[in-house]
Amino acid sequence: MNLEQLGNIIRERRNELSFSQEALSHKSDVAIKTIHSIELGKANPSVKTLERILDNLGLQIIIVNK
Amino acid sequence: MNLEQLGNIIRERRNELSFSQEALSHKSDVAIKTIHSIELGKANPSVKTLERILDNLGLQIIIVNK
DNA sequence: ATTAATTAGGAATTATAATACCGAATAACA
DNA sequence: TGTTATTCGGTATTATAATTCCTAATTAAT
Repeated sequence: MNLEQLGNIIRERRNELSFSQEALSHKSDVAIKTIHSIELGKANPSVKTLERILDNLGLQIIIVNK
Repeated sequence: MNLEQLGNIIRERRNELSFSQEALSHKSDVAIKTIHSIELGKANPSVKTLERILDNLGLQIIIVNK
């Protein structure tokens, strides 16, 4: 799970739900610039920020064995 | 998956593997202060920092549906 | 009970995530 | 072709993660 994959997952789900980055920004209370940087794999978000975004996409983080 | 739960998962696995916080700190190249704050649920790590720690515990993050 | 190892936590500093503001590029549509 | 919505990306600022240094508290072992 690298940052690029993470960004792709977020973008794909966002598109499935037909949210704009701005809509997701409002819902999750995260700046649109932050969201688009994460989607491009250029940001390294904190767990809190990531979870605020994932929550609004019906996704969550879990920790599993490798 | 809140920060407290995350800390508990890390601490439990670290103890299973009989690593000290300092040993995990060296392996993952993350300051011991950061590790112990995370274990206590008092830190909000970045994805990169979290993954460096999880890697050395044989754990990984995955994103799933809620 | 003493010593050693480990963990906790405060304060100060450094590195970087997150935001805000701006305009440009791209995509979608009339 | 224009018009609008959406996404991209630079720069500067603010918020906060991460580190370092230090000491105290706790735990483990002898």
